[in-house]
Amino acid sequence: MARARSAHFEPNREGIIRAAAQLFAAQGYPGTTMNDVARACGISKALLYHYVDDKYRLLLEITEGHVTRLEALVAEVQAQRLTPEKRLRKLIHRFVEEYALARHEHCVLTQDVKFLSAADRNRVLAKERHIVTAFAQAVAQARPELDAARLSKPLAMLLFGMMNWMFTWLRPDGAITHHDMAPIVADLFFGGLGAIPAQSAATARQAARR
Amino acid sequence: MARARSAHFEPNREGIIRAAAQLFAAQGYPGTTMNDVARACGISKALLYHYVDDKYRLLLEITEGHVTRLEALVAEVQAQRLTPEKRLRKLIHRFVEEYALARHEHCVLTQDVKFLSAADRNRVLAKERHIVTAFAQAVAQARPELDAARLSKPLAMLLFGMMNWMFTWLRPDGAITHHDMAPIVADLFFGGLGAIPAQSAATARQAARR
DNA sequence: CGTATCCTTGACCGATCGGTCAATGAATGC
DNA sequence: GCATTCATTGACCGATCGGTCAAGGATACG
Repeated sequence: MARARSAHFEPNREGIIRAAAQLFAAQGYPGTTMNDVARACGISKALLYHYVDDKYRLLLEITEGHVTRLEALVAEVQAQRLTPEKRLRKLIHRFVEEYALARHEHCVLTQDVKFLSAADRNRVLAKERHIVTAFAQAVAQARPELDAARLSKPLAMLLFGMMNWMFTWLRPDGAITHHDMAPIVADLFFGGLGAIPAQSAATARQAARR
Repeated sequence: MARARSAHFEPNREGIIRAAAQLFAAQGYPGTTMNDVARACGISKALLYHYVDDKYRLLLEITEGHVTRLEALVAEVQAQRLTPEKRLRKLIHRFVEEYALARHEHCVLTQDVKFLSAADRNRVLAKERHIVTAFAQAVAQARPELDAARLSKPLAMLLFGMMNWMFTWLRPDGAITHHDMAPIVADLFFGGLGAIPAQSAATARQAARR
């Protein structure tokens, strides 16, 4: 047996993945070349391939890594014994925080997941569904009559819309930060929940159909 | 003078642009090849170039056409004399309707505008800002104290988040339609507006800074 | 009827893509 | 100290990209 891997190997590799996430977020997966990634890392393309198998693997690790961290976040909050509203508020706060920390990775997750193979994509989407379900459950517990109207999941998706869209317009160096927005999103959502009639138009149509 | 263009030229051209929008929405602008577009239209690539100048022009016409239609929609609603709340509700309803009608174009607008040249992108983004301002003004008129807190624009962006994100999860053939969701979005938003303290954390920080 | 223009195609072009390879030092383990 | 593996590179490969071109019917105008 001869020499082992450099101690810098793993950190270098992670730096490459982070740089790739930034480029994918800015230019999209197909719009980013491996030369772009190499240049951003200040290394040759051949050396880039010393650290990474191929371009696809970069996409896979970015998306799967990020969604896995989000899933862990959900598990952590769910482990705490909280009222439904407090739990959802904490979920919102934690997600917005995580999004801000990993905004490039999150952008790639929402934008480039379609370029994953069917098998990989299904695995990532299953984790996403798991996350959505956790949010929807919290909604259902806060307003059971809306869950009965089959609205807890659509409402959870509206909440995700507010959170996910935030990072298309919130400037990291702007006057308003993600930290400011988290309670506003939560207040808006909970305040809005109270204004939604349990027998909404959608529910009425669905009931009429049966 | 010899023969004129075929009467089918313009309809064919529009069909190509619509097909391109569908492909760009599904695969992204860089991820779509002109061969893809030609195949989707059932024509050769050479013939495709008979109808359109180049790939970039497709992107430009899709994005600019869609945002221009949205701008016209805003003008139409603003021309009506309505209370702030009714106006915003009508804007929401009309936008969700238009998004559903042009979901591919809307997806391209939100996803591929970054591939426009700086000049073209600025022109499109200026129209987007014009639209956002119209929504923010309606928010400001409905809750002046939130506008004073410089929250009308961020709140309008949260509203856009709900609407824009809808078309990533709403299946066109699903049980719940965009038509069902429009009043839910409006109710949630107006109900939530009442729950937001005018002196929010963001405002407090901004005030303290001065 | 004749001809100029449109409609349509397969073949082709230079550029760039993702990815490989042989070569060269710099380290590491024995 | 010496062989082996790691780290790193420029040069290169086949495939595919956006786009062009010459040519052959089809067709509308004079």
